Amino acid sequence: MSVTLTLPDNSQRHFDGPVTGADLAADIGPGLAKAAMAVRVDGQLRDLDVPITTDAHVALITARDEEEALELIRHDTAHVLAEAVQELFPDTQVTIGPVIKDGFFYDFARDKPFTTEELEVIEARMHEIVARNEPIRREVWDRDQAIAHFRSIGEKYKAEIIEDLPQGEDVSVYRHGDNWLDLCRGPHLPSSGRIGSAFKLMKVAGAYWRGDHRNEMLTRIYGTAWRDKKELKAYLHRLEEAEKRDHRRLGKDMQLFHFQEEAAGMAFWHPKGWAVYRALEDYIRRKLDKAGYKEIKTPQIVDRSLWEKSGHWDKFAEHMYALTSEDRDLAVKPMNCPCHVQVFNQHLHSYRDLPLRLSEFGSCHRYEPSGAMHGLMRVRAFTQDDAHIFCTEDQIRSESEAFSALLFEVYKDLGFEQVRVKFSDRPDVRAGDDATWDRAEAALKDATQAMGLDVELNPGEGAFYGPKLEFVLTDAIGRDWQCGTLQVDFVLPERLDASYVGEDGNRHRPVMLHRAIFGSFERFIGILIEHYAGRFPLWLAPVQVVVATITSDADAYAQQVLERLKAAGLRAELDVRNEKINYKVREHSVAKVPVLLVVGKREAEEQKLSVRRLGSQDQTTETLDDAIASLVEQARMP
RNA sequence: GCCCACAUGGCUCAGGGGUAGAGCACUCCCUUGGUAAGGGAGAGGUCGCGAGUUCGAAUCUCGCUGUGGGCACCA
Repeated sequence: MSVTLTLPDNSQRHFDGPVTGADLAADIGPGLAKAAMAVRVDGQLRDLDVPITTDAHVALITARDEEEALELIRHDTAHVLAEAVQELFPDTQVTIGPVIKDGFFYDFARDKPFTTEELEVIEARMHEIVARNEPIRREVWDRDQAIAHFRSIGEKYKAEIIEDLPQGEDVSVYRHGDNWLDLCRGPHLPSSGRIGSAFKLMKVAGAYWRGDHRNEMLTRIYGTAWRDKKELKAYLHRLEEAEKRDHRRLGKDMQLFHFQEEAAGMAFWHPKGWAVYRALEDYIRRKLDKAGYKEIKTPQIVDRSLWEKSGHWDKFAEHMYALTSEDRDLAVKPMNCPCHVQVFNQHLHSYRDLPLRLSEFGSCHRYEPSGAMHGLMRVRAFTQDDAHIFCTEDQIRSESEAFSALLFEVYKDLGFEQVRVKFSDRPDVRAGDDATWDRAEAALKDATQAMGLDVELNPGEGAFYGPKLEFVLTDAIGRDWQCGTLQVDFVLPERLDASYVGEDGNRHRPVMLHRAIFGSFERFIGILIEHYAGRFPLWLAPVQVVVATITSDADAYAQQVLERLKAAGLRAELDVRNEKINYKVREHSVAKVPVLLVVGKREAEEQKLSVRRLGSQDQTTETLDDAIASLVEQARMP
């Protein structure tokens, strides 16, 4: 029986019998034999030592195949980590160890979690195992035999994993050297030496077995692994850079906001941070006004009965701030929708009123679990750029389109060009009949298609009350943030008895569209800080202009310039300190002030300004009037 | 909420059983300097909170709170 293998360049090689990826590589050349990591056979990645028995399209994987190579290296490094751990701590059970973005992790079951010192010891042992260059071989075992084996050596988690596999299915295990083995689907590198030394254990963490908080907690070790030291170094450098733009760091440095333990999870906004907040609020308010929204404001505290009617108390009571006053049970609002329905219900609406778009910068409080909080990104007090569109079913499509258009415009204005849209359709547990779901999903889908949006399907992830679109933006360093949302809801209008009079003179239920563009101001500002690394565009910058003097002879003129800037509506500050101009330039540059106006004797005499922009070495000299006029123009919100 | 780590002047951090140290920032003095740190002096902390061990605790132990990294959660 001969085997013909077709290579990526369409050349063919003939063999008399079954051949392994390793044979093939050796046949092509010694360089490739050394470099080959795995082989792709008809699209499937396989071990190098697995015989190929039929004609196939094959490709040998080497370090040049970035994606596959990293996958293989990280996967094998995870196994070597497990091997090292079990050599050093034989009482430890292994569980799972998948590849993740930038690295891998492995979860272990052990009485005591690993310490940082142990991590170092483990890493050292991993390097030894790599140096041993143990062969890694695949073995195929009978399922029940595998269960019995892992049970007998006290690996109950592995046994449990195999038990979940279908009856009669063989399982593969990989043997490192002579003794150590681990259950795994593979494929793997031919030997442990092929991993190289560009890996590093990063941190220990707890993680629930099978991701379920009712299960026991395992110890997870996170690691990173790369093709070479240079890549590893670049990755570690990337982490440092990301840390520099951390909004908590910059929020402190730039005096934007702070947190303190008397109000955990609730931001104290400082003048500079609040200036950013206000600029953003002014901006979005104008956009919403233009898009036909009507802004309202509803109470912070509402009787519990409303939350019971809306269904929120049932589901989220634990996460609501409840209080009692004069024998009434109240709750601080965790969301605005029920209140918006109350506003809607104050009038008997005609179909002619629809769509009615009610917006609110709604201040909400939710008791988030202590471990969930994270700077501005996850807080207990936040303000949503919330709105609810009351409309007919027929209007879902056009309203969705209009909303998406608005959202893209806003994201673009804020410097986010790359936005993904996820479409979440009906979940298993849901309210409403299938015909209504059909119509709602179709309307949403139509709207996205009409706009030519690329939509990722998120099957079964819709809210129980209706399908939704989620808008995910990508920031300057490639991280994804889900911010915008558009949710179709035909349940809440029912529960809170919203209705309108239709053309036919009868009462009908409106559909409610829940929608937000930022999500929450707090979180969105956090994202903006990190996206811009604190260097806000002029219209958002907390301090837009600093007037800095070279000599005290220019103080009076500088004061006059400041007044002019403020009168023109710019956020400006004055620096007349007894310091050298070098010092002032440095300080305001570090503080990320976009425009520095330097004034010395010359400028004062000629009524001019020396304009220096952040990030630029040179400066221009302009007349006072010109400079202010052009700054006002540049600082205009989009 | 769960696991691990951390908590020292405004900020960044060092120290560590015998009652605290640096740099930057701050105040004052000298310097009036033309585009990324001029010089000098000074002030500033009951070492997160509470208990325990000890002759003595900021330091060791326990509890609490908060923060960080994960997990779980996220209307």
